[in-house]
Amino acid sequence: MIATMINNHTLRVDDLTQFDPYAILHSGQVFRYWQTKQGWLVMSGSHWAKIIIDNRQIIISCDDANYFYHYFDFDTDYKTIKATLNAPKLQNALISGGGIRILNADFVEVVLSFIISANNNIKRFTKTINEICQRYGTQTDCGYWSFPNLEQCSQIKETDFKRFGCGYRAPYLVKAIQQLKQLEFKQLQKLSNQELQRILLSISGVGPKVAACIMLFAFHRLDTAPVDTWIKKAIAQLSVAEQKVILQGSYAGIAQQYIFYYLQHLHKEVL
DNA sequence: GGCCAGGCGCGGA
DNA sequence: TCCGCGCATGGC
Repeated sequence: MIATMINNHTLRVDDLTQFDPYAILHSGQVFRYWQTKQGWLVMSGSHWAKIIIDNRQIIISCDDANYFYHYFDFDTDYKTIKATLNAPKLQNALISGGGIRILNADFVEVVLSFIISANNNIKRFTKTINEICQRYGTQTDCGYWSFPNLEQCSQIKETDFKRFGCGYRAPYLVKAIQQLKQLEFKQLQKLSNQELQRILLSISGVGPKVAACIMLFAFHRLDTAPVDTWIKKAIAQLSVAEQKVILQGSYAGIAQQYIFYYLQHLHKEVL
């Protein structure tokens, strides 16, 4: 048991070794979170959760406990998965990233956020995303704004995206929003990796790397590993067998995520 | 001040 | 199919 649903608005984390809020939030899968006096506040789509860290206990107070039980992937035992990632040079990364979990994030938010992320830096595009939410989303009862839904997104013009710093990605975003309206998340969930990737690559502004992020963070395809400039540098140091674990293993996405957090956040040059 | 960022679209070979 | 180039813009 990793977490228990106490009621419709409350979750209790039972196994603290499998839930590290700091590492999860700083592992590049979510860009709308804030530190609070008690812990963290996280937004996903139109939903909000307060992670309250108190006396070696973690309580999640939120607008929808079912949503966040799924969001934090509490049915998956990452301890068992971690044991299958055999790569000696990755041990430090695995230990550091121990409490990272792969989220089940909001589809539209993931697609548009990662289009904006392309050839951009995290600090900059996080600011862009949050400004777009404040301008076009809806204020929720926790005080923070929802990610704009597709109808709200349709109101955003190319010049608006540019105004918020999206640069040359602005036209891609406008087109992607129209394409998203033609897609049904629940139908896409049924597709094989290959079919899903083909559809995602047809979205404007989505290439192989962004498609992999969408597959991992919105569709929970744990065997899909986004390869960015950080991961490219890291895998160059690994043996062929270790590269296979990262790029092709059943849990390639998880391995990659541990490495990304280790390199990007802990500022390590080497594994 | 130059390099880089969770890359992608496009045109030419 | 593959390769190289241009691209907005701020963080560092």
